[in-house]
Amino acid sequence: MCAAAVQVLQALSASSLFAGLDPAALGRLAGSTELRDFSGGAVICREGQPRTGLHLVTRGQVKLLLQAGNGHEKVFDLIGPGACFGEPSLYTDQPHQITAAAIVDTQLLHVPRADLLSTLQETPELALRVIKGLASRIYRRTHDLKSYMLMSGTQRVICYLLYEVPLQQEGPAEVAVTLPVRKGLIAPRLASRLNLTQEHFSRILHELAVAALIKVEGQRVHIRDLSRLRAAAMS
Amino acid sequence: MCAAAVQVLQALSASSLFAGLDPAALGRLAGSTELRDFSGGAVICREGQPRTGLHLVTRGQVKLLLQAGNGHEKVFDLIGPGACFGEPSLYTDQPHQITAAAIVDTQLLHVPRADLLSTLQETPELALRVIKGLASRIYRRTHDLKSYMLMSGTQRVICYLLYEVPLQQEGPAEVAVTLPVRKGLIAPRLASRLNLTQEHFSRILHELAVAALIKVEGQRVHIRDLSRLRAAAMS
DNA sequence: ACGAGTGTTTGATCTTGGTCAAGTTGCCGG
DNA sequence: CCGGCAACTTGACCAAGATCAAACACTCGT
Repeated sequence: MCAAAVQVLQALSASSLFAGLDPAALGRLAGSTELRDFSGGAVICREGQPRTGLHLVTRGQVKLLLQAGNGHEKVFDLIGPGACFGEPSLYTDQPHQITAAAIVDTQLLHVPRADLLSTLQETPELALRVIKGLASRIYRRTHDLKSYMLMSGTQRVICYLLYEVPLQQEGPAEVAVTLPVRKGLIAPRLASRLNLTQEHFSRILHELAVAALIKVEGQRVHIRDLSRLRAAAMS
Repeated sequence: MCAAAVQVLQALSASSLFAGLDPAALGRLAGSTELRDFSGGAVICREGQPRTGLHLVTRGQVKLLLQAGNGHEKVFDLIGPGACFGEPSLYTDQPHQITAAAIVDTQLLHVPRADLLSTLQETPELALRVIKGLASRIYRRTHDLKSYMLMSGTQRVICYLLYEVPLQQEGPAEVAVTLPVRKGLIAPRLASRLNLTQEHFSRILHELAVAALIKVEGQRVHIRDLSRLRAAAMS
């Protein structure tokens, strides 16, 4: 077995979708799976193109984006190592619904559709995992839908900050939250994920700081009053 | 076999999810499935409640809604006969994410979760259908996400109307579209589904009528210029 | 036919958030 | 130390859509 095949098999076994699956089935899949590399910024697949197979990220980060007729586009999800994307179009007869692009240098596994579907029929365990994966994807989408349909920008930012805080924390205690990007890169990524412009995002942080709910300090955000912040998330 | 059991079996066979399935499996499912009736306005399940099983609409119409902390709520899907809802929470370990309410007098089938899951493992054909169902659900949600994130209200209304038109229709031919709700109930439901207020929805229809793209006539909407309407959907 | 009640339209006004443009800060290489 | 670039902030303005309120239209029961 050549080095690439070993690498593919290892990568498949490391993913939550395929880990621990029947070795025979896994071996068959690995045979037709190929590794693909994309440099930062490269487009992996585009809306409307026919689907060819499953994409699984092994290294790097991928952004999923939706495009409007007038050229506008929005990032609506970020995919990291171990996760896959674009599966829905594998199981329906429709073409890709989304455009995917590598943010940084990225390595993917590509499992051809036909092989995946046949393995699916022979391996009930895999079918169950696919079902779970799709179901939790729907959870995510529905949650996003909720935040866009009935939360204000300020509420989305607060929810994002609260998401970083241990749930059992209580009272007006101070908590420090470190944003997952360097200060110099916060706005573009985060704002887009929260469906806000950088300017609006900046204003929201300022408002919250003025209301003494948080304090911004470089790439750290200190939550100054957890309970009041929680209260502000509703309203 | 009593009348109710026959009715259940017929209803299961009439749904796209279970139609034509192995009769033995279907019979077993039918044994634990029960019919449930809800009068118009009744709440069927509520966000946060534990999930008990699959709901399949046999008669009537159900709205799915998301609720905010402040009491605001939005309809984000309408479910008619033959379709089911709330499955995602069956396959993950999370409670219901959504609230469902009957719009009119409605009859549902309720298939207990445990029976469904065991049938799923024994019946690969059913697993495949579930996968397809979930995948097309993700398509829907992603499409909704897209329309809220980067389309204007007018564009959403146009897309909705176009969705009702056979795809192969071409040119500036006139087409009549019947809105899918009983007379006198159009605005509240549809507007909410499109994330618009009734007032705004009404204004948009008026605008489109003034532009001679459509003509409104009671619960019917006549599309007067299909190609120009398609063009207006982008911009 | 009449009136009550609900659904729909219209108008005036307000809030949210986007856009554009002009600063400011901070970081880095010479 | 200093210029320059990129990220960030701030302000003025604008557009989309929400809200409130009032007028209008359609059913339906009696």
